[in-house]
Amino acid sequence: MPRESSEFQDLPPTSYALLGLLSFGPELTGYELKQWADSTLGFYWVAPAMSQVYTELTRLDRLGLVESREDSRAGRRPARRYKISTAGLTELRRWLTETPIEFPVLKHPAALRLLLGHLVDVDVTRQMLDGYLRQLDERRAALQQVRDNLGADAQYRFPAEVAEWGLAYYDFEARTAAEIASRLADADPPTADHEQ
Amino acid sequence: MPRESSEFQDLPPTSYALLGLLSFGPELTGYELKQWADSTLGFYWVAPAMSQVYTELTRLDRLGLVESREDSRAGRRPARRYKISTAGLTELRRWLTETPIEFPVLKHPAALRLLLGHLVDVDVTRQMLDGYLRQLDERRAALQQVRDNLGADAQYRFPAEVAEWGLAYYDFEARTAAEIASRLADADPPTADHEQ
DNA sequence: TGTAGCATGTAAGCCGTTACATGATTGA
DNA sequence: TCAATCATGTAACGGCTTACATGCTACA
Repeated sequence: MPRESSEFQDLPPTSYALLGLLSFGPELTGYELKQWADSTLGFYWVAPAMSQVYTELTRLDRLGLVESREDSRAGRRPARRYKISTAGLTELRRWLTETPIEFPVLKHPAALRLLLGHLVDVDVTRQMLDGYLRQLDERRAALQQVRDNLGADAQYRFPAEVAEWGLAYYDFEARTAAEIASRLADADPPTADHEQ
Repeated sequence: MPRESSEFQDLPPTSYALLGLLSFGPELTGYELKQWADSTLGFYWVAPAMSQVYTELTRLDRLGLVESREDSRAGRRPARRYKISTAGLTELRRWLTETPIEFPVLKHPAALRLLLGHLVDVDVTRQMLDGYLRQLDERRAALQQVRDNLGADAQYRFPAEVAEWGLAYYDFEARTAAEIASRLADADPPTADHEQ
């Protein structure tokens, strides 16, 4: 069992994701980190449950990748604040430079349901796509908000880059889903059973 | 605890995905189902582990959503073959028509790593994107293969539709990642530390 | 005064993976 | 004959979720 150049080697990607958010600077509480994660990570990674954020922070703390302190300044309610440590930064950089990149994993319910279109009336599939389009709209608006907040500040250049990638992706999805929906309308098959 | 119009209500989506594959007709062994899942589902859902395929099949069988029989015809090695049952078809249709569609979940390592570009030399990020582009190429070729095999047969209209959606998506990703990579080259920041 | 939001956790449990184990058949 | 592939599982475990539990603070 060979050890390679780090003792952390195999934290789950979500740990690196959260650690990565902390690398942007400010000390955060678990609660704040969760907000951040929802509005950023959530779009192209995963929005971890509140409880998991705390679990991760505890682990990162135990490993020395973050530092924490009790923040009980007057006029603020007491909370534990976490900050990335030097070891944490080093480990993040190691991860970024040394570990091979994985291919994205997509769980796409709309695609799965479209695949099974032969089982239901074409209207069911069309409505499903319409529902997806509405959700895309909402998400796009939320992401646009995020992107706007990032502004043109060089500090947030990369997050902005990612946000725009996401916006373009949502646009692509909307275009494609709409096209498919209209193709469904065209080639409406005969009314009889058409399963199997 | 109100029961709604089915006793199956909440199977995990992966169960429906596998059940859905079985809805295309032929009796399959667990092994064959896994092949199918890898080459189809894998692109926009998830490629379940072999062991999970068997676990799912056992569960679906217990619930009566599939039927199985020992296939020991001469000249073939013995295997258990699974076939969707009437109850299974009904439940699939119920799921498709009644349950609300979820928004896709994306785990996109390339986006996550791009987000953290401030931590490493720009070349690390550029190489990461190049690696992603190469993987996209491979995947695209494999998916193209799948799509070609589906042909123009009306029976596989929906799978073909999904496959083309996937191809278009890969093209979009390749275009976008390449653009970002070239933008990175342009705005190469000064050589000094630029973290935090 | 009460509710919404801030803040932090624990417990149980499911989903899904990796590792392990086994054996038959095909074809080079 | 030997390796690859077909074929089927079990065991252990990690990741992550939901449900549960608790309490403080701002503000309407």
